[in-house]
Amino acid sequence: MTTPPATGTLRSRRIARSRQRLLEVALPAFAERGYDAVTVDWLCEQAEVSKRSFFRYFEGKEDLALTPLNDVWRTLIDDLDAVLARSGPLLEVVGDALVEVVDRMPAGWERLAVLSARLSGTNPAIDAAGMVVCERFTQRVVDAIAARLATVPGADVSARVVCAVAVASHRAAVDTWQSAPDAEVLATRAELCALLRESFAAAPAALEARLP
Amino acid sequence: MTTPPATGTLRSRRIARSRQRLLEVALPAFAERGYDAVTVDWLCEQAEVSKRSFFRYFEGKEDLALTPLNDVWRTLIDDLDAVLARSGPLLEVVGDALVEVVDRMPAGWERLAVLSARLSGTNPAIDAAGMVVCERFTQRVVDAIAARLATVPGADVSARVVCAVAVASHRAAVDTWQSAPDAEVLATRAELCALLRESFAAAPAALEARLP
DNA sequence: TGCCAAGTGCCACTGAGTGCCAACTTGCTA
DNA sequence: TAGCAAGTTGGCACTCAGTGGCACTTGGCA
Repeated sequence: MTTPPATGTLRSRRIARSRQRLLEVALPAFAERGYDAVTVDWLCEQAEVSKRSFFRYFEGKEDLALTPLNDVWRTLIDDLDAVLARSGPLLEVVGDALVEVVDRMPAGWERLAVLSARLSGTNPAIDAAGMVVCERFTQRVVDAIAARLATVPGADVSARVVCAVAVASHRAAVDTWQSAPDAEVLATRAELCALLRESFAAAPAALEARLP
Repeated sequence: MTTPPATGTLRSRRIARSRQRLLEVALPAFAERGYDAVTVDWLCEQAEVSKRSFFRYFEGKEDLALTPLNDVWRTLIDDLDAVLARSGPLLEVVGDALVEVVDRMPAGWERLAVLSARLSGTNPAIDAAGMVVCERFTQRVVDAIAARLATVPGADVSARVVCAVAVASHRAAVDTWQSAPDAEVLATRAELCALLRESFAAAPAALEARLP
């Protein structure tokens, strides 16, 4: 989670606060001093969390760095059953769902998301970790589609292609969003949603691109 | 390189042989005993290469594991100027080029490529490393297209979408290829090329997929 | 033959990530 | 309200990938 929800038990709120503290320390530090120069040990010291707990809260250092963006895909995965119950073009359904998820992200999400996106563009290893989560999303969609459209031949390949385009459109949108001047303080989620709609709408025609 | 070419200086052939020895030891070992259970130190001992040299020959352990598959994309990157000089639908051009590159892989490539593909499907971290190389390919294509079609608005998004579909089609083809029974001894590159042609041809229609 | 730069081996080091276990919370029960 | 059982945490030592530094070797060349 990007901002701790004020719900759940005392314990789970404590965990959420620790996670949040780590994020607030880490992402600006990565931006200022570079990803590699900031060690997990130092982060734990700053956020007053033991290293052992760090690895209970996050899958790893890259996961921490990408938490704001990954949370979008993880939320989408959680909502998948409801999303795939809709009807219409699959790409459009996924695009709409993605916009809705971004819209529902907690307040203050933008600031860290921009830092996260910049980091991802800079460091291939982080980028790769982000793709792992997208791949997990794809896998879920493929499984769900294969189960629901078992009779349609090639349904799983369709799902795979649609997800690839969805992920690419998302990346393009985030990339444009994050590269605006002063995005770290000015970027709004409404802008991102507009960019997402735009790149999803443009995708089908984009596939037809020709070399002269 | 998957098989050492018998060209170049004495020294470069020695390097190629060391790389090849590492691959021949590593991929079967990964398949038999699991990726994590096989350490770089052990591999170096077996292949009689110092650890320092290991990291001179490969970008890392994951790179080693994916060398056969990554070599395809790396070759494609090297050929990019010639490939993008062709005309026609971009997706088709990339698909054809991919098939040609696979066709040109050195003898014996199939055996290790199958092991590599299986590993990639099993271990998300390896999968991610593979996507880094594909992403590098995408970036090159985007740059080249942006330079050549500077006047066309949205040309870079087009390139990105096409590359995403190309990568997804490639993955789908390799996945099917590798999952055939006894693929590690029976799979041929002709089969893979046929599967590649098939999934590239099916991609445009796949994007139109609808939920009922 | 002898020089030189590229390539190599060795060793110590850093930093991510994990296994283990004792100490502590927390929520529940008597 | 005391106490208990289950789950959580922190500290520590450990493994392993990957790197920096430096002396040494070796192929290529004059």
